[in-house]
Amino acid sequence: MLKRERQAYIVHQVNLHNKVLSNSLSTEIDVSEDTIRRDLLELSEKGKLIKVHGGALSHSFHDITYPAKKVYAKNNKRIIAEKAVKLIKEGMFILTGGGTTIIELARSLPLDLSATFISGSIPAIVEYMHHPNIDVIVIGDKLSKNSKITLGADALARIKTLKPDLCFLGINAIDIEHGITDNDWDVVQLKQSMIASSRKVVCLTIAEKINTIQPIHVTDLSKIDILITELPNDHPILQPFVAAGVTVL
Amino acid sequence: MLKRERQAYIVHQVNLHNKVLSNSLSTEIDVSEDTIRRDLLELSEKGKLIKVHGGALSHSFHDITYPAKKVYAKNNKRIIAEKAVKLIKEGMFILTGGGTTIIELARSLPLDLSATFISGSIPAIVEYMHHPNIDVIVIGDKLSKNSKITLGADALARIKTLKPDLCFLGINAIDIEHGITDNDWDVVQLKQSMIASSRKVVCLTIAEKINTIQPIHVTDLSKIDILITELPNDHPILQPFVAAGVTVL
DNA sequence: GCTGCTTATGCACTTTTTTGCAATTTTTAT
DNA sequence: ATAAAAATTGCAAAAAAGTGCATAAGCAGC
Repeated sequence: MLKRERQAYIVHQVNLHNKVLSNSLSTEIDVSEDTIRRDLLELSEKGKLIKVHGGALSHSFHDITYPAKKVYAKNNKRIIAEKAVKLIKEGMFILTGGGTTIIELARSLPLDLSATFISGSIPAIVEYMHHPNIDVIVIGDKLSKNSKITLGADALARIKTLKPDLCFLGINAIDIEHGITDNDWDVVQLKQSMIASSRKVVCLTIAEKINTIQPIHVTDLSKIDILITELPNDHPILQPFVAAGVTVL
Repeated sequence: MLKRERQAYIVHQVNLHNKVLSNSLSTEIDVSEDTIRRDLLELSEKGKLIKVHGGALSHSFHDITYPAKKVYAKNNKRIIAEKAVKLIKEGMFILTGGGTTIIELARSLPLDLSATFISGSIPAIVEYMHHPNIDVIVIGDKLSKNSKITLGADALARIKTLKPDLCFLGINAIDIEHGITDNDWDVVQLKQSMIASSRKVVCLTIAEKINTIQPIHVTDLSKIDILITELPNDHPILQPFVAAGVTVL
């Protein structure tokens, strides 16, 4: 059995049963436990599973165990959120994606803001729900366990029927040459659809992700109206984006 | 059972019952009490629970900032939930509404159950999301602040396209003469649509609501397959429903 | 074919983790 | 106060992980 084949089998087993044991995999595939361990190490580095003593667990299992995960770069995300909040005016229709930056934005909204928020992100919806004057429109479809947003043809179709004033997008990689890129096919579809529908597109990202590239192209910079990072807008790293016509806050 | 898996189970149990006993966990998982104690120690260091003499308590129990809001007749609802869980078989498509009884049902689902749950209730979706093997389909539409479920034409249209095996409905009033009645026009639309689409309709209610009436008619008893209350099924108050052809659990 | 290179795998060995047990101390309840 | 239950501590055995190395397999270029 080839290495790739073996690793694919392991990932399949993890997704199926949510756990695998090193020693049973070893007898099952008939390789040494060392090899299995090395496979598990590689796969966990790629984020396909969570390696634990004696085997591995699926990612979704890990989420259950530790739902109160600490948010990376939380302070920076709060700075970003506060800049983003200023763009929101009473009565606007606002489309948002998911991700920790968007959640931080949702938490930073003034309690008495009255506006309409549209999203397929369950954590974001839960936050919007707590605001008495915010109307929430839920985008329905199959819920993705990883990203906790609804993904699929239904969601795409619904977004196409909307024309929100503003779209807030948390992004994973942005680059002056390639624009916005990402690593999940379905999420990319959704983001493209959101960008196409919205009057104004606002991208939120921590500076760390600037000038990084992911494998799938989402959109080039021309479709982006505003870019928000935690840095001051005269920071050198941001100047190429200003030159490309993006408003940087 | 892997260590992490065991700890995940303990956290799940704590969140579910608000307390766990070291010795019952020990016999349940079949490891020594020492091991359980060590797990509880680790979990409490991570802030997942509060370790006390003889076991552990859930954090929400002691956390002053987030007092566990008391659900009316919670114990009865748990009894109902546990009867309802028995109806669920692997791989089923299950449509559920909202309400505290349904949430209790969601919390009582076996951790490893694999099935597909369809709902527009945000609190229910959040619960389903925590189960690694449950696929969640979100019904989108405008979110009602009161009931925390999506309501509207879109939701109705989507439900009409489904044919779930089972439908769990928390109900507000049931009466031998008028059947099921309710007090919110939009919710009634939704419930009617859910009933019409499903192969089997299961109604959940605390006994207190039996023989009460609300202003809007949802459906008569003939459409109801199963009625679940916290009472034993030979209780006198339930007999008229048995006579009317409803299976009472 | 062969050679040199990288990659993959298994083995022997050491280290770490996990777990259960016994002895002792602390806490709880009667 | 005294007995029972639970916690702590130290320790040892077993399982798993990590490490270094030798062998084997695959592959480009000659």
